[in-house]
Order: sequence, then structure tokens, then C-alpha cells
Amino acid sequence: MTDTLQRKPVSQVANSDCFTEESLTKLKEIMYEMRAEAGNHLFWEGDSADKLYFLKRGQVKITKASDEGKSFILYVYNTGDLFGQVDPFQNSVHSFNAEVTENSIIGVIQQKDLEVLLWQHGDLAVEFMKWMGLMHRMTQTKFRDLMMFGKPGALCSTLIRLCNTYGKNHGSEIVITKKLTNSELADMIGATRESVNRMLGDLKRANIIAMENNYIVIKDLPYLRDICQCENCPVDMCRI
Amino acid sequence: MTDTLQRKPVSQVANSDCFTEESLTKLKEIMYEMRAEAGNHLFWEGDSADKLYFLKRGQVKITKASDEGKSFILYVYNTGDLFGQVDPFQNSVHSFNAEVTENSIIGVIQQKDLEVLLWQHGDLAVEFMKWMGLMHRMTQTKFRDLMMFGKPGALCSTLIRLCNTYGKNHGSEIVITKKLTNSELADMIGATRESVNRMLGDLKRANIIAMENNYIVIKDLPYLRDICQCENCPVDMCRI
DNA sequence: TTTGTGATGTGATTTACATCACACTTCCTT
DNA sequence: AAGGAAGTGTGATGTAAATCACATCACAAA
Repeated sequence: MTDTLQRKPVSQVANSDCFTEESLTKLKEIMYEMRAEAGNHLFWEGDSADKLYFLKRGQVKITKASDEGKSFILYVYNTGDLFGQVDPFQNSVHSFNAEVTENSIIGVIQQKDLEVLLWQHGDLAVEFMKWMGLMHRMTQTKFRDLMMFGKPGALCSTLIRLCNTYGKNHGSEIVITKKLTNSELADMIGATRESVNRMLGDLKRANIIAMENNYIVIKDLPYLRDICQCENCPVDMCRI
Repeated sequence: MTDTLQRKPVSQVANSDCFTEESLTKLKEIMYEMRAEAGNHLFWEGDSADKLYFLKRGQVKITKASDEGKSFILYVYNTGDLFGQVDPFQNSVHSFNAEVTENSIIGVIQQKDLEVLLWQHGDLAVEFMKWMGLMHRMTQTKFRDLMMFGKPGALCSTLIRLCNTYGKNHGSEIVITKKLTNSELADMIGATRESVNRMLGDLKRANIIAMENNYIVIKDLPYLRDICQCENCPVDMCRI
């Protein structure tokens, strides 16, 4: 139940860990591989949503842009993550953009093929349902964190999620092994760069976090937990 | 594509409409029925989450309370709605409270029984997956609306969702056939009662909405749509 | 008929956060 | 090595929304 025990030894956990080796193999069999360059888009809002994506390597951000030009980052997916929309409508469209932020290798699954697979393999269907449930809960808890505890709470929640996704233990400290700009963090919590900068400054001054050659280091995780009333949920759920 | 065409003739649409009659029957066969009085709780956060609930009659709100006593309403479920958590963890717990707000008759499905059913019936598994996808998107779009367009945007989005859930056409106007207090609306958008009151006042003065014996009537839906940059998504998704 | 209770409506004040403006740093390029 | 771009840090100011503090209203119960 301690902070360090809960976190897995590896620095990066993928949401496809929900699946057994066999199920993942079955999914991989119906994928076709594609490459996408950083800066491209996998899909735009309004595009029809009938595919699932398995990120074999790279990074994809799910974002939403407002009319005034502000951008909101809903998810950041990394190597090993599975994402996409499964919808009951024939002509369903995406509500968000998928921005490729690192050169990526992506396995694409057609919804029709997935349906056949789920139809055939009950065990996969059950695992898939659990994976979907997990992703939904991740959205819900993030929603709660960003709505209920003000911008500082949203930032602390995001830092915790970054720990769970990219964290590497270093004694009692946790290094977030991923460079992040103030602007990126701002877009993740719906705040401005300036606000994030000031909040991070406060946390540094209070010795809650520190910077080590441009990586954020968490020195006092319980403090962050306290601010966003974090209940120490499973790392697999509490992610970016 | 017009507003009136899009809305179904019945004033209330249930999320279980995602399922075929046969599938719903299969689900009903593994339910056991229970009754719950208004004011009780179906579950509290921290309770183990291993059940699904089918609301045969009544109303249940999914809420979250902050330490400072503020309450946030995540969902409002009504007759015909299916809800609950399906999780990959053995000892998974709820992150939210389920508050029974009207005397209800509820069909309870054990996760284990559901798994067997999905395992056996591929067609049900596919439908179930689509239902889960729809619920997830509902959460995502609500998240976006409440985060990106300020409190007025959040309120307009909520009014539109209320239309899609409880709306009844009356000529060019839409009556929200459900009494709502300012406080309730406030808890749905994470604002204060006073703010909601002022915003509703503004909308009334601008002739966007009106009150008719304590029911909200929407007189200018396009205006609401504009404020929260609503893209006219399917009514089944854009709900409370 | 009064009294209590929950809801609405509204002003004054405070607070949180965005916006604007600009200096400073890093590091990449050619 | 100089110039530029991208990022950081921070003050001053503006604004949305919360908070506080009441007045009023509707209506049910005593």
C-alpha cells in the first residue's frame, strides 16, 4: 500500500496490459500496420470513427481545439497503448483530433473485423469489455479531478498521472521520464501557460517538486495526493 | 437534420435502446430485482464495483462529494437506463456515489453472470461493446463541454442534454419535462447556485429560454448550440 | 393564520485565473 | 559566433465566477 510498492518497476505501463498474450495476438492478427510521421493527424474530428489503433511505437495525443484557438489535450497515448472509438452508429464521427506527436508505427483494426473477433472469442470479448470499462473510468476520474479541485488540483492530479505513466523511482523521489513544456501541461488541464508556470514555481519553492535537467522530479507525492483528494486508485487507471 | 427531426417523438429515451429486444431479454434473465427508496444509496465510493444496474423504474444520480461539502452530479439515470462499472480488477471499487433520487425498481446484474453471458453470446458482446463505447463518448463530450466553454457554455450544453433526455416539442419550443432546481443545475456543471441563477436570468431576459409553471422551456435552441459549439451530435450520445 | 422550510433573485465583495506585456534563458541553426 | 526560435519567469491589470449576505417568494405543516 505504500507509494513505491504500488508503482510497477518499469517506467512505462501500457493500457494493453489489460489483455492476455493470446488475446493481444488475436488482435494483432487483424491489424494492418501503418506509419505516421510526427506532426500528422491520425484522424480529425468529423472523420468517421470505425477503427481502433494499437500504438506499436510512438506517441499520439487526442486533442480538441476551440474556436478561439485554444487546444485541450484529452489523452496522451504511448507505445503499447490501444485507443479509438467503438460506436453503435453506422455513420459515427470523431469528436476529437488524433495528433501524432512522435514518429509512430500503428496497428489499425477495422471495427467490422473487431466485431467478428469478439463474436467468435468469448474470452476476448470479456477482456475487451474490461479494457473499455477501465478507459471509461480513467476519463471519469480525470473529469472529476479537473472539475472539482481548481487549477492547482488539476495540476497535481496530472503530475500524479504522469508519475503513474512515466514515473521512475529514484530513492524516495520519482522522476517523470518525459520532457514536458509548461504549455503542454497547461493544455492538459485547461489552464494557461503562465498559470502553470506560477503553480510549478510554488510547488518548487515549497519543495514538493524539483527540476533535474529539465525533468520534473516529485519529492512529496503525498502532498500532491492531498491537494486533489487522490484516493490512491490503481496505476493502470490513473493515467494521462 | 433540423432540430425537430433529430429528436425522437417520445419525451424520454433510454440508453438501453442500444440493445435489441433479444439481447435485453437475455440481460433481464440474469438480473435479480430490488427496490430502493428515494434518499438511499445504491453504492458509495469505496464499495466494491462488480455489478451492473438496470433501472426498471425510478431515478439514480451518480455523484461525487468533495471534502468541502460540494457535490458534483456526473450522471442522472432514468427509467430504462443501464449503468454501472465493469472493471478488470478483482477488487475494484467505485469512485462515485449512486444516490437513489426517486423510489426505484432496479435489476441487478452480477459481473460474473454478465461475463458468462458475453462469453456465450457473441452478438450480445458486440452490442454491449457498442453500448460501452457510447457511454464513454457521452462522458468525453460532457467533459469537453464543461471544460472548454466556461460556465455559460457548460450550462447551455446541459440544457441541450436535458432537451435530448426530457425534451417535449411544443410547436417551435421544447419543454424540459422535468423540474430542476438551480442547485441541481449548479451541481451538474460545477458552478454555484447563484451563478446558475444569474445565467438563467440572462437567458430569460434575452428570450432564449422561459419558465412555464416551473418547467424550463427552450425558445432558441440554436443560440444554446452556438454558445457551447455544439455539433449536433446524436441524441443518444448527448444526454445528461 | 402563522410559522417554517426550501427555493429564487440580487447586490457587494473577494478570489482565482486569464490576459497582456516584456525580460530572460536555452539551445538550435547556418 | 551570431541570430533566431522556443521556452521560462514574473509583474500589472482585467474579468469570470465564487462567496457572503440578505430580501423575497411558494407552499406545506402546525
